[in-house]
Amino acid sequence: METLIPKISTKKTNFFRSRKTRKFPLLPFKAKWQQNFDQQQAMETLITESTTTTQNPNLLSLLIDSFTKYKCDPTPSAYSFVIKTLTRNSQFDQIPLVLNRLEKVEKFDTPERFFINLIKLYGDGLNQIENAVDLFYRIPNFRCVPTVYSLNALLSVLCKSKQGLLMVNQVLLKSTEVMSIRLEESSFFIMITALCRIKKFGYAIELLHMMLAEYGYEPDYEMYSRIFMEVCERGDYDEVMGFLEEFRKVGFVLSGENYSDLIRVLVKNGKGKEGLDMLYRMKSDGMKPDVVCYTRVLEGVISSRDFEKAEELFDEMLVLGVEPNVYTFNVYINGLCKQNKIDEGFKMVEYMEKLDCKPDVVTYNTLIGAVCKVGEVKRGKEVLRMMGLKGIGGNVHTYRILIDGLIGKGELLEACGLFEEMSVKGFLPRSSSLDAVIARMCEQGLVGEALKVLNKIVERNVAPGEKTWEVLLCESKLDFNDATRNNFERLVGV
DNA sequence: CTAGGGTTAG
Repeated sequence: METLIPKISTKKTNFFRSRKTRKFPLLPFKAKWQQNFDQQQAMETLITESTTTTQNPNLLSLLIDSFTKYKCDPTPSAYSFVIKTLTRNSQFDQIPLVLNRLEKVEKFDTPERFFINLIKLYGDGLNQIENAVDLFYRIPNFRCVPTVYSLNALLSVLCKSKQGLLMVNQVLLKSTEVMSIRLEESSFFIMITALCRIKKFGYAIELLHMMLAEYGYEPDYEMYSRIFMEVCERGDYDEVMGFLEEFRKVGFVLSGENYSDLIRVLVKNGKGKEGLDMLYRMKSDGMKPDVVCYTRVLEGVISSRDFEKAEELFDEMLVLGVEPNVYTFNVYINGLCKQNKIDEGFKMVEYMEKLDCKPDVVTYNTLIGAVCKVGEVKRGKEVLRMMGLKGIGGNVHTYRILIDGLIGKGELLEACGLFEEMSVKGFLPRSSSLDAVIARMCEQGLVGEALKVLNKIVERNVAPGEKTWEVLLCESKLDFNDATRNNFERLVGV
């Protein structure tokens, strides 16, 4: 009988012998196969046991028992299964025990994926950042060489909370110096995104520079764009323009979305002309601005009172086939009203209807505001009535615009009527409008009327402003009834 | 390939 240990190195011929003449089976192979088979059996036992036994079984014991029964070693996937099941059963307190055994007893190399999943679980699911960091440091004890993938998983977790961000520095230091993990572009992307989210653009930009200077990584468009979007989101003009310069200096072309964000910032900062320039630039970069871009720029030129440009833009849209929508029309009508071309504004409404672009409450509020401004409050009220017929209700602004118009004309009783109407519809009047009316009414000796209105409004839990109290307290001959007094006192908290 | 975003008034 030949020995069971083949002398592979010296007797190569053993391997090339035909099946029939081979004196012994390829034992190492067979053993491996046998072990796989046993492990598979053990795994199946583990799975069935864990689902059929009582609630919250001791999974670690089950794992050990199953594999002992088949006289084989547990596998990484058995451990993954246990962790997954513990997670599903919320038996988080058992995880450390499982980890301890994996670390101290098992001999196999644990796959990195195992730790990445656990880090995510600790960080995102359990909010146990400390545990995520500890596990990351412990990875080498599990016969696993941590790479940038684990580091990135940890960084993502850390970057999600303030507490975590404070630990980033220490983690970076240790992982590069002690664990010799080299940061990759993806690591920078994670950190830059996180810094943008907490509005630390200065640090984000610093990291961008560091990537290139210290690691030789060229930041890509995505990184610049990300920072740019966030900087635009905050809307600080100087900050945006500063970063825009850098964005362009490295040679990237802005996307349509970048332009749209940029134009928004310019317009919101009163730079209508610059917004218009950006629109030109966008076109010369080969992009077709969409209706939102046009509407933003239109708003910009109108608020800088460049009405000629507004006309041009509007025409250009039509020529280029960019269909104006209700936002565009509202902005445009607002421009007409600013020029006191109120009738043209009303004409636009008809035009909109013809184009099947339904005017909305904003459209009508703009026009009502315009007619009120020139003293035609009656016409404004008529518009409100007409809106109702078209099924468009006024909102709290509609009423405020009309009421302010009426107050301006001294038509106080009528203003009171609108107060009532709006509170019936569930809109709360601003206390300052209310104050103005009450004060003026008292001045004109309409104290009784004022109280009547006030009582109705106060019933709806609207507290009048200071001025009302001032005026009413000055009126010595005031004659509160009990209900009114109670309401007042409740609202003032006397 | 495309959704969303963008409007009045104080």
